[in-house]
Amino acid sequence: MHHLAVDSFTIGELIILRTKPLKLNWSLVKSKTQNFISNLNPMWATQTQPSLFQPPLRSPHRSFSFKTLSSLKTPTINNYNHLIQTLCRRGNLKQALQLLPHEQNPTQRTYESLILACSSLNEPSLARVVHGHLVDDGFDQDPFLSTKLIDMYSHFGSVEDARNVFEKTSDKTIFVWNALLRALALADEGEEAISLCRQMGMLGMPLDSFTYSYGLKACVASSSSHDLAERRVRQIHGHALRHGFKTRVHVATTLIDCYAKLGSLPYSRRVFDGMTERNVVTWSAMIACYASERPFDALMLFQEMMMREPDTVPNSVTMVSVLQACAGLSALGQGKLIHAYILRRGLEAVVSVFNALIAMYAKCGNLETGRQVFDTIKCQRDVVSWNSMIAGYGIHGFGREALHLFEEMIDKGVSPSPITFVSVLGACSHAGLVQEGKRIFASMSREFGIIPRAEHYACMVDILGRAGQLDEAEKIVEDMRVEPGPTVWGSLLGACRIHGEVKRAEKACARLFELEPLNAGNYILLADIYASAKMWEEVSRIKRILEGKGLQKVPGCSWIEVKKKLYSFVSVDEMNPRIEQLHALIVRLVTEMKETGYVPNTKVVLYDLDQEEKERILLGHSEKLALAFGLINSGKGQVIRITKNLRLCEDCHTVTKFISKFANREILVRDVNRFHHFRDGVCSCLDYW
DNA sequence: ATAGGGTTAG
Repeated sequence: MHHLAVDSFTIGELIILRTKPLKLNWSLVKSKTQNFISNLNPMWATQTQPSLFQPPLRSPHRSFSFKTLSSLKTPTINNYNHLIQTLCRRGNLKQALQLLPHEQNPTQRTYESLILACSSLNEPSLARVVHGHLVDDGFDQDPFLSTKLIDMYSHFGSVEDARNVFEKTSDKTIFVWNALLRALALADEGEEAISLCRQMGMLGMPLDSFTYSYGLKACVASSSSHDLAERRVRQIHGHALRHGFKTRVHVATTLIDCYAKLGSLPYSRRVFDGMTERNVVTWSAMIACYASERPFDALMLFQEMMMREPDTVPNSVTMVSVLQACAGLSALGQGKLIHAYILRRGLEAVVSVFNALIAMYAKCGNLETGRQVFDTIKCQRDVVSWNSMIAGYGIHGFGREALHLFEEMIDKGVSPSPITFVSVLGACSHAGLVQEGKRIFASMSREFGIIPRAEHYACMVDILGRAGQLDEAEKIVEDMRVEPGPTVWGSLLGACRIHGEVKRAEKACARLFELEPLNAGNYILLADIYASAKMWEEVSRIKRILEGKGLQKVPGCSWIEVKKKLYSFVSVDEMNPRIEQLHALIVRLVTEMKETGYVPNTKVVLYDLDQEEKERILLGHSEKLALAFGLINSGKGQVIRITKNLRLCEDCHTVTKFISKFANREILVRDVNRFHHFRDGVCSCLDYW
């Protein structure tokens, strides 16, 4: 039984593998996973908790009309304020403004209503009129109203006006300072935000936790370099420590998020561990930090919260991150448990939860369920809902369906976002729809007013490159109106790999190595291209460069969920307790294949070894191990679902096609880019991926 | 009177 435990834990290790070489502490692995497995039960789904979505109790507004006002003999200022408030709430700002001159003495309250109304009704021009009246009435020195004005201008995106209000207010309360700081942080004016903090310190202003939170956000959002941002965050962090704000829940939660955004997850965790008081937001922040990079840890942490903190009730935001983690792991069983829990908690009415569910099912290989969720949505769909579903069709290779859904979305009057086009173009690329891709790309700016960004060009390069139109792909790169980033060159390099274009690959790599000197993947891809061309000296040259930089090829890892448990396999997994059984099965199947004319595709092995050695390495590929495990441990009619951390290797692709026919099994493999549906000897990608 | 965490793509 503990063998099972070991396997499920290696999933957790897998995520670490992306940055660190594989090193397992077996006793730790055992103890941790026992725990994890014993907790893997549908308990979450049976815990009923009160719905968060009971409508808030609010007393109905008593409205006040002109009629009521004129019926009064001597209307007081409060009566006027009441009327103005009613008009503002109804969105009748102009009428409310007309009342102003008739009023002898507007109060702070009058202006507060008007300012808030301008913000929520998005009326920047009326906002200036209100501001003018406010100054005329002598409220320009009112710090309370200055705070509101700064918030309002910040909402309209005009930092300039916010700054002016700040300058003109002589009685600068902490609210006024914080308001400007927040405005600057939102507008990505980090430099100025920092100097504002410094100014506050020099004036001897006592900073509060709002100041720290806004200040930290400003550092991350906008510092010109990563190092600078990190230095600043540490500076503010230190300041907070010295002033006893270390454990204040808002400040610490912001710190967790900031360190994660700077790529220092261990620091985030250290802050989290050091907190004396944590709430849902704190836990959600930490889970969210883990969700994309280390989904297994995200699930473990969620588990811990559910077990150890009965008073901390997860909300929709928590669930979105947990679903994201399930999606990252392809953990369909876990995802279903979470779905059940969401239904019990009544959280399914939140659009972001719905969207995350769609994405989770699609990424776990259950596209139909994703579509069902999409069709039976309990709230208004937003653009993300459409994007998620379109992207879902894309990764499964259903390009036509993706295009169809895109058209439906347009027909329904939903305006597409830049991400919509990444999804649609991505779908075209996976399905080889070159003409359609070109058409969509052209329509982007012409019909929808969305200027293509680097990632859109990358999609186009991908579409053309895969289809073998490399000249045209290269032309796109040359004609780009934005700086071609690593994604664009990476797409070109990927296309060169498919079509064995050594010269062009070298050209793309020249730029890529400059832009991403530490991305091992680019070097590996080039070595791969050299190996295909049998340029072994070049292959070893690239390998020497990698070694010199201390970089390593990310080890291949595949995993499979059987009866709600995850089992993972690394390539040439000699420590795996059942390696002999799996190996025997693979050898048997491959021998069978050889009789039908199969020749092992040894060119995917990057080592210059003899044929026999190469074949041995091929047999040990992690996806083959996972497949063998799936064949042994699942029922005849069940679909085998495998996930891989890298791109599916060509030899494994061939072998899996054969097995799907030979063993008469439906096999679903998700690699980094897309899904492959194997059935009856054919793959849904039609060998084009 | 002001907070802190989340969804889609690559």
